[in-house]
Amino acid sequence: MEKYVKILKDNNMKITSHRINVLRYLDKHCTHPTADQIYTDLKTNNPSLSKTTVYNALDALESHGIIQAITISGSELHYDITHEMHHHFYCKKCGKIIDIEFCCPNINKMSEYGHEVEEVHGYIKGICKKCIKKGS
Amino acid sequence: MEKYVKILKDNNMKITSHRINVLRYLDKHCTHPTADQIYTDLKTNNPSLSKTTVYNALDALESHGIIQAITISGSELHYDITHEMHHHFYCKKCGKIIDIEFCCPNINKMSEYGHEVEEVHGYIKGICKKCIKKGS
DNA sequence: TTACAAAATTGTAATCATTATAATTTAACA
DNA sequence: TGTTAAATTATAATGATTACAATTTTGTAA
Repeated sequence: MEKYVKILKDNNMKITSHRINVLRYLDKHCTHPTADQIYTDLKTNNPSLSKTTVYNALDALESHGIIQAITISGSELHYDITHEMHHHFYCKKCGKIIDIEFCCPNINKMSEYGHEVEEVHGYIKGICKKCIKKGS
Repeated sequence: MEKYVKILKDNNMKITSHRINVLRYLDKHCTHPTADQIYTDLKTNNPSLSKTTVYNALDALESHGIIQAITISGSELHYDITHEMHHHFYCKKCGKIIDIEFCCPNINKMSEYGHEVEEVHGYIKGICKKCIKKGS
């Protein structure tokens, strides 16, 4: 059984080709794409695909915790497969989102507050290495 | 000289009553309001206020680093006066944003990556204490 | 298999936050 | 006090996302 079918099955989700394609896309592309980028790319091989379907698939996958929405840009959502905790750097110049592989030890303090934690996002914003070089 | 006038002056910004009002509003309200909430509240004492002016004032204040846009909700921007680093908890049920007073020691590692860091946002999402109580 | 019910997909229209525009007014400074 | 650049205003436009209703498909049980 394909990896993605198993993930959907394990989450009691109906197996549809669109969901598999969206999931595979996010697994293969570590670019943190937007719904529109996913839609545009998948549509080339599947012209009948509707953008609403991409939104629905993303919502379904997100509500099961399989993927996460990244709100770093402030203007549109980017998506990422959920895996070990990591953070994101957002370049204000080129808009690229770069993975940052560390996590905060103080997150454990959250239990003191009494809130139920479901997601932790670390967003760092600035100018990326490449844009610094270009700019100078 | 009023506190807010001084802040604007120190940043070489033109002094306007709208900017002062927006800045005072953010200083007095620790609720992380949206542009619309600020607009609605300020409009009661100043009926000629335009929503575009609120957006402009927020943009100007943000570009000078006086305030920060919080992208935690994913659907609209919330604003906060810039002060010591702290993080934010977002309740998925009631939508409230709560200040979390700790910060991550690993942020210093960012220099290793070669990117220029301008902002650090820690967003924690889940269900807040109050909503947990209500729900049970 | 075949049929059924629930859920997914589709295309279109609507929504809502934000931005663009152009005319008017105001702040800062000579 | 007059001038100039910038801020304000109202309105229109944009763009991401959601709502909706008709159609199709999935999962399951006869």
